[in-house]
Amino acid sequence: MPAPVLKCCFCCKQIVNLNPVLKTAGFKFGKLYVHTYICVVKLEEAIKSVNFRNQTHKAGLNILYTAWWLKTTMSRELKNFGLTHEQYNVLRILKGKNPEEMCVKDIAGRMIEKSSNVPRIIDRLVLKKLVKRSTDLEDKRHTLMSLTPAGVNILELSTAKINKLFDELIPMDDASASKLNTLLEKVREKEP
Amino acid sequence: MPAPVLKCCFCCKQIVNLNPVLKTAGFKFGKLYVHTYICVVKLEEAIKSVNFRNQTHKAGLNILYTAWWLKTTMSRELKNFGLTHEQYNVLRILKGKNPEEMCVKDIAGRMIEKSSNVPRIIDRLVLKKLVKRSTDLEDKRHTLMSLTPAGVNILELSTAKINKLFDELIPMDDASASKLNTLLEKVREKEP
DNA sequence: AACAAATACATGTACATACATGTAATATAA
DNA sequence: TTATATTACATGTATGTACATGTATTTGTT
Repeated sequence: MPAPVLKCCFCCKQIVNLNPVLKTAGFKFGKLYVHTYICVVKLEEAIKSVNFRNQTHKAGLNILYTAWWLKTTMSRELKNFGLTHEQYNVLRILKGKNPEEMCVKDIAGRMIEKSSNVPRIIDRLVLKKLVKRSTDLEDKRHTLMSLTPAGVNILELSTAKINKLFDELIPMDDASASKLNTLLEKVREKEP
Repeated sequence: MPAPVLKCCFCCKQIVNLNPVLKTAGFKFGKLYVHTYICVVKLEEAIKSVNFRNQTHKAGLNILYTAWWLKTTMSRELKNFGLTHEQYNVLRILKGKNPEEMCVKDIAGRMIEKSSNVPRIIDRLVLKKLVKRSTDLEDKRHTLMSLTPAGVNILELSTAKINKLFDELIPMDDASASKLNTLLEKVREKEP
């Protein structure tokens, strides 16, 4: 019998056994030993810390942790489509104008992470034939991108999955979500 | 006169002029032309999108964007100390047990981003002589880390700055921050 | 028209993430 | 005790972030 695979089936793969970060319980799945995990909901358990200076300080860490959690959850789903989170974002942005073409700057301005290196993300999408790239003849500095039919197709399939995931995963009514949005915008109220 | 540096002084460096993502206004600073920026507070402006399926969907994107904004803001401050965000995190975690030593797994379990590659972050801190590394003689699989005096010093200085930044930046009372924490934990309530 | 300035983006580097795999050390079981 | 399982971590690869710089193209000025 091969050595059992002792790996957390989703996150925290480096922390495999009996680590208090996780409430773990293993089970066998065919020839695999799969780690079930329950990622912890309370921030204090998640990062093993209770020493926050105040609730605002805790909120900062909570935002960072929740973003990581969300990104990881989505990435796991996107992996089934051979897409990374950022590649999916670019496809989604292109879809917004489809079948119109968009230049790098337009795409960059719509990215969530503003320091993304859009040309290189496009490189990978072009390799997978999900995006096609051409030069603008009106202004040759512009590189114009648009979705291929394969790109449209994979985006539709993956978006359906992601939306389903979101709806099932986050048990939140519109009023609470609205409140959350207001509070997050309050965090960003003062600009540095 | 040299070509003016047309660069956003903080974020969105790729989007320099008249981009609606930013409400820009330039000014001269010595020989530099510096871009002042006002990063947009409303998510709709920040990512130029209004088509959210519902408030929960918007909240997901809002969390991701706010986390990016927060990380970028902190990183800018940490750059003055020659530290990255992740290197700072590791120092902070080591400080929690100082002068006790910690192994890789202990540190990893306390990281906000659970998939961080702790040994390599440590590599860089050791190079800067902020952390020292040794092998546990009781269990030679363990690598033990602790802060050097220089590490303690730089952590104190940078933490003072980061705390000050936090307090001045985020205009939020304890009650609102508490509400925010509750809502973020509600987002993570169901585990995938 | 000719030159300078500005723009758009490609590309290079250091660091980080996400994940797979290799290796030495320890724990457990036959 | 010896073989096997398990752990801890180092290391390799692909991708992404953050930022600096190079280059072709366009715009603005004289």
